[in-house]
Amino acid sequence: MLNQQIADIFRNIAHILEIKGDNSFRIRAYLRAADSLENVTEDLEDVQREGRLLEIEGVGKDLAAKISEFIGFDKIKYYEELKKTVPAKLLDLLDIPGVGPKTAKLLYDKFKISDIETLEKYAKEGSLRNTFGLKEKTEENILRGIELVKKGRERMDLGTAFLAAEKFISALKGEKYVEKISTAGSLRRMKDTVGDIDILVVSADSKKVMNDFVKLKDVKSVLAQGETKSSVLTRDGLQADLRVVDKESFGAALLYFTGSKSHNIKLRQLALKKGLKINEYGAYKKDKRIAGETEEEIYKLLGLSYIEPELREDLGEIEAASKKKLPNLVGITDIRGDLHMHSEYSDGHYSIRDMALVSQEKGYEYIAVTDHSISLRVANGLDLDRLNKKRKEIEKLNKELEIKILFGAEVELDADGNCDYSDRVLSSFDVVIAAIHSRFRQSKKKVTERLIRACQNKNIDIIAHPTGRLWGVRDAYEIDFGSFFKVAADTGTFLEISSYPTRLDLNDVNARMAKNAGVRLAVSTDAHHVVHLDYMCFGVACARRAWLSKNDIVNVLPLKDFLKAKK
DNA sequence: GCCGTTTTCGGCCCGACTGTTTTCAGTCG
Repeated sequence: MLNQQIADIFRNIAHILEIKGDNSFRIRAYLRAADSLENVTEDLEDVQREGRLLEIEGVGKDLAAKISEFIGFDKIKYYEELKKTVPAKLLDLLDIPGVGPKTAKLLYDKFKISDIETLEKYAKEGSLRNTFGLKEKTEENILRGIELVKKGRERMDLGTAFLAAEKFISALKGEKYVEKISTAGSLRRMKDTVGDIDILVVSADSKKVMNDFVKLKDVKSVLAQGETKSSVLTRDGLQADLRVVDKESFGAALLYFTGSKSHNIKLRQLALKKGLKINEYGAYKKDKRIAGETEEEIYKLLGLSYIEPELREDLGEIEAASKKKLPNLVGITDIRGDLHMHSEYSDGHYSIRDMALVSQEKGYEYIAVTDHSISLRVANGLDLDRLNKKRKEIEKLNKELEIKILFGAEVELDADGNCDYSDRVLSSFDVVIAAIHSRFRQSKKKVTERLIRACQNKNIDIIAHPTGRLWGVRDAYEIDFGSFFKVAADTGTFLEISSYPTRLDLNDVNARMAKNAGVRLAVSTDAHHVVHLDYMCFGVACARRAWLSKNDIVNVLPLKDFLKAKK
C-alpha cells in the first residue's frame, strides 16, 4: 500500500541518516512522520489531491513535497541519492538488538562489514575484538542478537498474549505479598499485536515475587533474573518481563511502561510547560515528588481527564482530555448480544443450544446464529433443507430458553457482490451477515464495488470482517474506505468489528474512520466454539481504541431496538 | 525537519543498562 511504502522510505532515510551521524532531531522528524503516515487510513493520493498533506502530524513543507514526489514519480530523488551513500544491506545490521547506527558505522568503516552473514562470521572467528570499543563481550552480544533476529522477533496476536498474561497475573495475584499487579505495554493498550508481555508488581518481598515468577508453570526458560526485573520465555515462545516497583511510584511506572512512547513524550512536554517533570518514578516540581502512586493523579496534575490505556497513542487523546472532550467509551458490560457465531450446522463445533446456553450465562439478551451459506462448501454451507431444519430447531429453543436466538446466516458475496441465496430466502432471516471468503486478489476498485453492492442489498444487515485480513495468513485487501463507508452509512448497513483475535477487522484505525463517516458498528465474535464467545473483550477493546461509544455500536441495544435499527 | 498559550527561531522526553571507560557513549524502551 502506498502509505506503507512511503512510511518505509521515511524510516529508511532516518536509518541512513543515523548511520551518517546526521542531526538527531531531523532523524526523529522522519521517524515521527513515518509513524504518523501509518495511522492515516485514507489513501495518501487522495489526501495529496485535496491538498491536506500538511494536516498530517509531523509532515511539514519538506516532507509533504517528498510525499507528492513519490506519488507523482514513484521515486524520491533525495532518497535515491542517499541510498547510494551506504550499502543496502548495512541497514539490516540495525535490526540486531544491541547494534545501533554507531556500531554499524564502525563495523563498516573498520571491517567493511555490510551484512548480517559477514558480521556473524567475523564475530564467530573472534576477529572483531581489540578494535575501538569492541571486546569479547560485544562479540558475544552481537552473536546473541543475530540469533534473535534469525528466530524472528515476530509480534504475537493479542489473544495469545492476553491469555498468557492472564495466567501469570492470576497465579501471582493470590499471593498476599503481591500488593498490586497490572499488565503494561501494548498489551494493556490492547493493540492488535503485542511484542512482549509486561507485568508490574508492588510487593513488600520482591525477591519472593521474582522467585515465584520464574518458577511458574508456563515458564520454559529464564532469560534474566534480577532484584527488580526478570524476563522469561513462555512455552508459547513469548517473552514476559516482570518488574517490581515502589508503591509510591506505581502509577508513574504504569504510565511509563504502558506507553505509547509518543503518548508519554507528549505528556512530558506538557509537564515541562507547566514547570513539572515526569519520569517513571513520579511527577516532580523542583525535584519534589508531588504525584506518582496512581495514574489518575498524574493526569489530574496535568489538567487532563483520565485517559484509558486503549486511547494512549497520541492520536488526539491528550488534546481531547485537556478540553474534557474524551468519548465515553463502550465497555464489555454494555454488550447485549453476539451477532456472529457458527453452530454444528455449518463449521462450528457446538450445537445451537450449547452456544445459546453459554451466551446466556454471559448475560446476553440475544444472539444470532449465522451459519455459512450454500456456496461455501468447505465450511459445510447450508442448503434449503438444512436451513428449514435449523429454523425449526431455533423456534423450539426460543420457547424453551430465556435468551433469544435470532435465525441468521453468513452469506457469501460472489465476485460481483451478489449473494448465493435468493431474496426470498434472505428476507426470511432475522439477521443477514455478508462476507467475502474468496477472490481476495481483485483490484481495489473491484473489491470496493463488490462491498458497495452488498451494502445496497436491502436484505444485508451487516458486513463481516470487511477487510479480510487474517493475521499471519493474509493481508487486508485494498478498499476505497471513503466510498465504502459513505455507502454503508447512507444505506444503514452495519460494519463488523470481528473480535476474533487474529482478525480484529475492522481494525482500530479503520473503525474510527467508519464512525466519523457515520457508520454504526457491530462487535461480534465469529465464534466456532463455545470458548470463542469469550473473544468479545478483544472486539470491544478494538472499538475502544477506535474511540467508539455506546451510540456507535448496535449490539448494545435491547433486542427490539436492535431489530428496529437494522434495515 | 517540525513546530508554536513563553511563536517564525531555537528548541526538540527521560532514565536505565551495558560495556567500556575512569567520566562516558551507545542503545533501548
